[in-house]
Amino acid sequence: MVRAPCCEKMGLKKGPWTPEEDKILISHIQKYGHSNWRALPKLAGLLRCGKSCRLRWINYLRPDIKRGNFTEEEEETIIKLHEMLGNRWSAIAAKLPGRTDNEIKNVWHTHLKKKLKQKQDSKSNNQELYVTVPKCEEISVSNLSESENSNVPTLPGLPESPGRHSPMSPQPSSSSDLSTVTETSDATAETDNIEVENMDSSEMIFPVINEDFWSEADLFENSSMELASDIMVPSGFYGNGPTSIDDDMDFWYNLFVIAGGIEELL
DNA sequence: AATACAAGCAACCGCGGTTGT
DNA sequence: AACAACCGCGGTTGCTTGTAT
Repeated sequence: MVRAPCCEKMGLKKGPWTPEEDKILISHIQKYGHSNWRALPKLAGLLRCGKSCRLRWINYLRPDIKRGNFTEEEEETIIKLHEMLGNRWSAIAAKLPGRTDNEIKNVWHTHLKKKLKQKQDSKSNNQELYVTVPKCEEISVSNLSESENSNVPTLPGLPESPGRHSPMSPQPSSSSDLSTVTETSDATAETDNIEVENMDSSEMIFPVINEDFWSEADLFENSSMELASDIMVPSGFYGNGPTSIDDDMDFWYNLFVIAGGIEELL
């Protein structure tokens, strides 16, 4: 893999952005969009590398960015999602409209980690610490964010999973792309958010997640389910997944009906 | 008031994945 | 199939601001 180092060319500016640079970047993106980050700074007349422009836009200049302190609900959501997803900040950000992965990462490292530790410490002082392994169940592919989707096996009769968002063929629900956030992610993220928020926190006891969690096909290889049997989440997390064989059949049937409809539309 | 330290945050860096040729 | 170009992600750095001494 050949890698073009960022800002390899001499003369490209680094460090904090000035208000003037921000203005230029905003007006250029408003006029022409950001289909090609690499070419954007040249076209806009900025002495920055494309990567720097992209970061600035995504983390700071995007109009849908929600500034200010995180609410209790948001913090709780982050903690819960982090238990589930680990350091997959973009996946977590996808569930929090208006928040960026960078912001969430910073909040996590600065105070949520401490907050969680304090909680755990006070818990372990009161009672013996143990982890309840929940009943796992299959999850709706449609309930997964795009980044989660990248791990989802292709279903028979359905279009292949797009994997990461490709610039050449934009896909919805990217955590940090304005063009998709404004069109689709708000609605879906909000829905997902509600699901998380509405959960009874007393039920949110998750297994300890380690590196193997994301490649644990063998862990569940005895599962009787054939579809998506390697995608497992703790019971109740996404809310909509099938909970029995019958539910499962109905669920997948409905999914295929929906998928068929979409295919027809296309 | 001056200094040291800690916390918060924006930005950078390097890697892996995807797409196009 | 191999390579090049590009994007997005997560880890890390370093500057700024706030607080304690």
